[in-house]
Amino acid sequence: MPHNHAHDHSLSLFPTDDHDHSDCTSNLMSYAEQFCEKKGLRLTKLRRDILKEIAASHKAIGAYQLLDSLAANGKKLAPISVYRSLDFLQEAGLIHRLESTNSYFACQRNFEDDERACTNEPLLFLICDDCGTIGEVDGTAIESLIGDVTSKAQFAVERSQLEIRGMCLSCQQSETPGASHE
Amino acid sequence: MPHNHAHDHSLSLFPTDDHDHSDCTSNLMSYAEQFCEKKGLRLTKLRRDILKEIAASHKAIGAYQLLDSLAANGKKLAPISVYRSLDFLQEAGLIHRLESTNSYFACQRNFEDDERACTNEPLLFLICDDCGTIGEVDGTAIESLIGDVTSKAQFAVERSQLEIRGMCLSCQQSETPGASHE
DNA sequence: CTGCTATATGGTATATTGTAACATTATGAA
DNA sequence: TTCATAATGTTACAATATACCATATAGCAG
Repeated sequence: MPHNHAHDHSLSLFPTDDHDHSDCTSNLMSYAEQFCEKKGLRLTKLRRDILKEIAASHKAIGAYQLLDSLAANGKKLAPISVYRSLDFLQEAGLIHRLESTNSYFACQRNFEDDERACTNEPLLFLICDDCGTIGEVDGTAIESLIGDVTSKAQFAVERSQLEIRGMCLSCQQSETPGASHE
Repeated sequence: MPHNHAHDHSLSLFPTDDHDHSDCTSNLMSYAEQFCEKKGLRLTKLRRDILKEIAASHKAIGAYQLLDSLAANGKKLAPISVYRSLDFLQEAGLIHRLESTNSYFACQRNFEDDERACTNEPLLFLICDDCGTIGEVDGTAIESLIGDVTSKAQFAVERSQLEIRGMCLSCQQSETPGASHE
């Protein structure tokens, strides 16, 4: 097997600097095609273009940044068009919205098993304040704890999203050592 | 002891419809005075007025709503003045900002023990989509689980806020019964 | 294919949320 | 008092998001 295993499951915790991102993009795009086909949703050219733009990194991008990127590619759009596609993609579970920064990023769940995507499990994001990279983590462990709390309060949960801000490993390593005790 | 115990700790899970809210307001206001005094922070008239307005309920209020309320009370302000006070109050831990709705509400921690307030524990909010009431819950149980996840990812947490949306007990009860199987 | 209907997109204007930059006023310490 | 710092005022504007109505496109019934 000449194929390099080093990157397998590299996204299960946090996207590493050296992962093969073209895999992420193509996985998501092909999953999006299948998923929309299966669900009778229309992955139109506009929606596909916007999804591809978002999937180009593991950072979150704002709606107006997207507008600019697409304009650079020759697509002159009104904000509302972008927002409508963002709504569609978000409802399909293909992207997420970071509420702390009003920006959008590609879903990172493992799409090899179709059924694992787009469920209502609680969302759990690790957001690096330094480089902007986002890691999407399995939230099922948190789910039961949330259930404890909410059932005591007799609160009927609809949706939960946990945005954890901090610094990723690679940004921690590139901080000037010794700067801490200046 | 002629005092009515029924409301004691009534906010430990979720604010009930019948709790004595004047207690909440006065507790928070007097705590704010003490806390700012102790920390050398200036709880100015503007900041106090804004805090009181926010503390008037357990719902979140937007910055421009606040502007209107204060204008109705004769205070004509620029948005920036409100935002500056909101920043101050938030840094002091006296209010929180709901990131999912860009709005602000009063901190509900138990202020009888000064030291418990304004720590860096993870924030955990239950937000009723129906009536807008918010419950602030102890997040320390979640904290350790978050620690498990983030340490595996070698991610250095700075801040986390969990916004759980759904329906509170009292709104569940006032839903039309039988509507579920229509 | 034609025409119908529902969905998607375009175009224009505007609402909502939040900040920049600089002037003025209030507070607290020397 | 005088100075330095913090707080607020004033004006303008940036960034994010939606309302509203017109047009275009896809899928379907006939």
